[in-house]
Amino acid sequence: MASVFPLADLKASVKPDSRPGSRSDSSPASWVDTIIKGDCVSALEALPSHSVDIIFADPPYNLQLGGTLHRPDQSLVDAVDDEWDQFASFEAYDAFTRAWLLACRRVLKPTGSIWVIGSYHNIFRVGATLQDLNFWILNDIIWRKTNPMPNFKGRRFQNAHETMIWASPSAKAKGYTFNYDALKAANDDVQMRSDWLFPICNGAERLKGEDGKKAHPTQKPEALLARVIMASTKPGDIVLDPFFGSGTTGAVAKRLGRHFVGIEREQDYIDAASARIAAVEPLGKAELTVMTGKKAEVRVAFNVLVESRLIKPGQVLTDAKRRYSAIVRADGTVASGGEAGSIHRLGAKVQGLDACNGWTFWHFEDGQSLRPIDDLRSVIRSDLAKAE
Amino acid sequence: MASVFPLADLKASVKPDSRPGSRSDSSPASWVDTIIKGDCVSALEALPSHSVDIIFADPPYNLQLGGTLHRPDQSLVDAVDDEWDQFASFEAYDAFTRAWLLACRRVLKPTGSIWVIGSYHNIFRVGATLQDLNFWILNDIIWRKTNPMPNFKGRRFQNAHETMIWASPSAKAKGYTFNYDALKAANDDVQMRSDWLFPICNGAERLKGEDGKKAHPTQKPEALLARVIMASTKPGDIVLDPFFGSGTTGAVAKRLGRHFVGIEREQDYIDAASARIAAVEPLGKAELTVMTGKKAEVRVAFNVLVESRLIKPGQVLTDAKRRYSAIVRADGTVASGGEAGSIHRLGAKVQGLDACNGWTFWHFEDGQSLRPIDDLRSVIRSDLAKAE
DNA sequence: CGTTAGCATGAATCAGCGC
DNA sequence: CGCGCTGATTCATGCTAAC
Repeated sequence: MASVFPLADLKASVKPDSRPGSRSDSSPASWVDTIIKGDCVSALEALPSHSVDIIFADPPYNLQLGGTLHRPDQSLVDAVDDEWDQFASFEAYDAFTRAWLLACRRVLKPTGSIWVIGSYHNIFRVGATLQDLNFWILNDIIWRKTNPMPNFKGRRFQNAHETMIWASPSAKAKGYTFNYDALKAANDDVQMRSDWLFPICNGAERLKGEDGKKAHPTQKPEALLARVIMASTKPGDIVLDPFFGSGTTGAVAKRLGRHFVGIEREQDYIDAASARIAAVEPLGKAELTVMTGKKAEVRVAFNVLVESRLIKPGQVLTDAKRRYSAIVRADGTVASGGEAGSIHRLGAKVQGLDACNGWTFWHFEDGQSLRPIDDLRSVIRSDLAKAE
Repeated sequence: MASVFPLADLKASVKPDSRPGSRSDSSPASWVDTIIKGDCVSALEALPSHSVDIIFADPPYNLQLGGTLHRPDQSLVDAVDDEWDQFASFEAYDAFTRAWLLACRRVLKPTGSIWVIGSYHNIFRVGATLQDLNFWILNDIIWRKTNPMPNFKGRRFQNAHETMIWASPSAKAKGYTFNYDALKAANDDVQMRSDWLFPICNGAERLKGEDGKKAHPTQKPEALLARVIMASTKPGDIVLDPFFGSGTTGAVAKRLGRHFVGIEREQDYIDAASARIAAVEPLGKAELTVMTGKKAEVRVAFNVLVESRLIKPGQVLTDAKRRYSAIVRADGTVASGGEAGSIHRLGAKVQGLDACNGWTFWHFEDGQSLRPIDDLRSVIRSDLAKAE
């Protein structure tokens, strides 16, 4: 795990027609669970198309900080106070952003999604570029820091958050993973909001060099990555991080039973990340089972209830308040007045609505009480479960 | 107060060499404390250069809404489908943004600053354009909504915030007002953070038409404007709002002893704003010193414990008498037998009850003893206390 | 008059599949 | 790609009507 994969070897090893490791693939490609050493864009271009499930990117923010300014290639911009050069530097940053995002798009599956984190120095340029490239923004997520650095000069508000953008590769790409039900259940049964509260990475979690100094300047907290990965991937998915740094993405992905691919230029970071990831113990299957809702359940159609005699032809169904009633027919349709149709269509029609979920609208008599016909599907489902 | 100032009159009345009403000017110019009817850019161009102290702008968000959206109860969501929010493309939106920002820059004093509010639909384009025009971003501020609209389809995170950008006219313009000490004193003696918590505008504060419908689709809460104005202006300053709408900026500015200038195209909005502002009673000098901020309620969900590794996936929870047990999963749900769900749902299910407080029901091993998982929230809350 | 149940609503880029 | 069908999906708050 976490072996280092030199870019040259990768180029030699990847077969153009090879399908990469996916959810159902038991033998993942050789570049999976490795750190690729090299430039972000070149490394991305060496990976197969549509091969990763999500991308988490923490690109450089180094924009107009202090008196010096670095270009994406790390060369120094000398005259920051020159108006033209400032404009040029934004252009350079935009070109860099465009290049790596384009390379990411090719590597990302159509059913995938991308996360990018940044601060006000760069996130507006990243967001605009994402839109220009026809990525489709799903949410912007605010990481609220419990313990941000104070503003020392007292000339601004304390900069207490960072922004993440979550996007799918296009407006029409709706196949992205979002574990809504698990997130809601984990959040005390209310849906997860777009503002998240986490401490910054400090203490034992923070990687230190031999000199005791922090190994990486912007190491992200594992809790943040854990929520990102739990929200938008399934176990076995491949998570790509094109700015791998200290390897938080890889460490959390491994712990959570996902595959990772990291891209990183600097050998020191690669060494630190490799050792870190090697020490991670993955969780077992039981712990990684993701809670799903009704959408993921086996489909049981209404006629199955009729055929199995849980509902009998001629039986009367009503709504919860007994304002409307309908008669069940042997073919699995229901009729009321002169109208007939599916439980959904008829439910909509009697209420004068465009749509209706017949499963929760229609009820049947059960002794003294009324129960939704949806309750009967669980009977069928438990029989199906025993049959397996 | 709040008289309507037709654009034609304004053009005639403004003397090019006149110095506008400023902090020390006892006879403000005629366009101060008026609503100018007309197009945003044209009206701005008719105002004198360097004449206003701050600008608060709530431009169209360029929402790109597809069809209709229904709530789970089949009622229709009243979306923002107004003509003024429609743009043909990102390019068109960018050109519009550039035009009004350039016009704003000329009108803004070198010692002034500008606020722009938006959502992920437009804020990245606004931020990038601000930077392109050499505005200097001071902070991005997150308005966290206490009561945002839910996500009805369960396909994204609940969109629970909007973003404001606060910028000075150039990197060298350091003369902007920032009432650091007042903000800190109002915030229990810790510096004001970049994430603010406020309810959306509803109830009595929300302007209604004669038909009882909302007068403006996107009226902002006065509390939000109050913090903006208290943070970045002095009494007597002139606050310009180029997208005046229902006039929240003017109402709050008047109440807080500041002057306002509004620009608005639609007569209905001008009428509503004029009446609103006329009814505002300005505060006395004594009240204009300290404002208190609303604090966040401390809610800690179960997944926060899992993400922060206080509770680990795979760990066994039991009730106080060890009659029931459950296993923690990485997604923040718990499982027991074939059942799984939130700590509350599963607690109820194993006991055969309708409801259960999972926080006090489930316990974890702590050395020799069992402790309720609720105890672990205090660890998180001590971090939280620092954050708010 | 007080309490409660029910309903309305807010800047929303909000479904998935089979034919 | 479009159409049609199945059937899944909401949090906080304030106002009104009912009790």
